[in-house]
Amino acid sequence: MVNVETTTIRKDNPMTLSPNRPPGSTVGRREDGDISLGRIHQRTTPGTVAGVLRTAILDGTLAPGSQLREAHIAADLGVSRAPLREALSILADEGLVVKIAYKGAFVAEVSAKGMAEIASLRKRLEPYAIELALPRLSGAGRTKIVRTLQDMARGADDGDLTRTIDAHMSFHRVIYELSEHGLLLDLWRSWESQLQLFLSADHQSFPDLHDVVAEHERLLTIIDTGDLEAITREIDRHVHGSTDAAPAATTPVDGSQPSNA
Amino acid sequence: MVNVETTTIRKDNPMTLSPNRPPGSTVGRREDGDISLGRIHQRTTPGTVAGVLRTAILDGTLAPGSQLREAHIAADLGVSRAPLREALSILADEGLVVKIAYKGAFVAEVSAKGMAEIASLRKRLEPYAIELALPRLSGAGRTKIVRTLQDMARGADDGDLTRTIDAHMSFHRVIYELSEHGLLLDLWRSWESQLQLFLSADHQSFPDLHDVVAEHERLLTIIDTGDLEAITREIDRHVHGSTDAAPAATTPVDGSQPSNA
DNA sequence: TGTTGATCTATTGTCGACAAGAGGCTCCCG
DNA sequence: CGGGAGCCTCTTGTCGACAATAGATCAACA
Repeated sequence: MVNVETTTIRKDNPMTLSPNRPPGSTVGRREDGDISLGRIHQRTTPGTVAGVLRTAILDGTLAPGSQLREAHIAADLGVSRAPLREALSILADEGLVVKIAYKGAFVAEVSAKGMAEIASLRKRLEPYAIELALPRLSGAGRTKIVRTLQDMARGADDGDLTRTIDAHMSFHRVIYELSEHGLLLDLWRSWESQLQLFLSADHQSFPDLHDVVAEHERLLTIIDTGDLEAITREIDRHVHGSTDAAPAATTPVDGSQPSNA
Repeated sequence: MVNVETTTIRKDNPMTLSPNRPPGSTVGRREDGDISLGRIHQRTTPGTVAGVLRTAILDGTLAPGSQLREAHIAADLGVSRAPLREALSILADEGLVVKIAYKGAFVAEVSAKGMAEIASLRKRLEPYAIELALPRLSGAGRTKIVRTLQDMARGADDGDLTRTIDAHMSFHRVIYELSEHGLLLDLWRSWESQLQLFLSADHQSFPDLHDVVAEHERLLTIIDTGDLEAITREIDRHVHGSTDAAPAATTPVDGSQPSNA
């Protein structure tokens, strides 16, 4: 069985969880004179732990299906099981981890069925997100999107799969953000990690990363027309291609094809 | 004293709650009358606790906006804070509770905006759910739906608001279940508690509970035609009426889980 | 008198230890 | 040689205690 023992998560992990400082310590309350206008995001231990584990899962350090043993991981990270458990719950919400009562937490295995389900909902919701975002697709909003395209292109140039995928995710995320629809954005967030995991595992289906860039430039062009029907058609095509193109993923179970219209 | 209910939860002590659905795992399924050897429901303490709190929130015992103090509630229920915290997380997932780091957990306050967001997504997804469910709307599936209508009618006859709302929720849930689309059903579940809370608080907008019954009978009739366009139109009307009819309910509690990226 | 600063308390976050469930293994028995 | 009961161990679930934080209270001071 896959053992987490072999993971690279340890206390010597650079910028995470410095053991020198008591966990849960606040960011800056005392001599934090430079109160910038930016939102201060409170650093919680479970959040940090979840971040470390998320990275480990997405980069393949923690293989799909492997059990995440609380005591072991907690010891590795230098925290107790309480915050670790909460971190696992966070990841479970994101679909990266599956918790089974009295059995444990396991790294999720992306299934073709699961991806198809996500795709089927995206086909119906992403056009709506775009529609809501349309009024904000100029100015600052556009800058954000274009930047993700640039990132994507640079990643493709370097043959950097991770960067390309990150930018890919950012492209879509920005659209959901610009929709200013809280629930929609939440939904995207709940899918993003799984999509990322899936795409990473499925990289061979992208012989040329530049195709990804071209695909999204095309999508943006169509979005710019504001033609909702065309947008819906394109999203349909886009989403279909980016997920259904998948060969057998990881999970063997479930051969039933998701009913797609 | 928040005194949820001075019931004690213990394993050696069969708890006195049942009116609510079995909480907890993502595979919640409760059959009635089904003889098939359904999966055994592992009763977890957090799930049980969540059930008690859910009931208390939905029936108004715990007022929106009130803080849920862990020590007090844990003592009241006879459990320690660990399982209680997990229960709060469950409820947070359902949108009934809002957790703020270092501040605590608060009963969610349903906002008109939040309801409108749910409605906007339902308008786009529920027709899809119905479409997927269509092939299963005869036989056992139909029986289930009709049963919820009967329940609704009985509740209306008795002027029993709670029962009517429960049946109302069941009507829609059955449709999502029959769609056999896991993600869709999960989405409905994540909305159901909030909708229920909203409807309960907004009961005055239902001068005659029989209207609710009539509304759903009409919806079922249109579903039976299988005319997707008509169904979409009807859902649009139905959802719109059942949520937007709301006056400004309460103020929203702005809060999102601080999560590390 | 308004403001700043320290103190104090209620509440959440974290910890280490213990209890209980689950699964594997051995050893007995047919 | 096969089957099953009972241990044995690993892992998760739960607990009570302690640490740290946020917010309120109140005093000192310009």
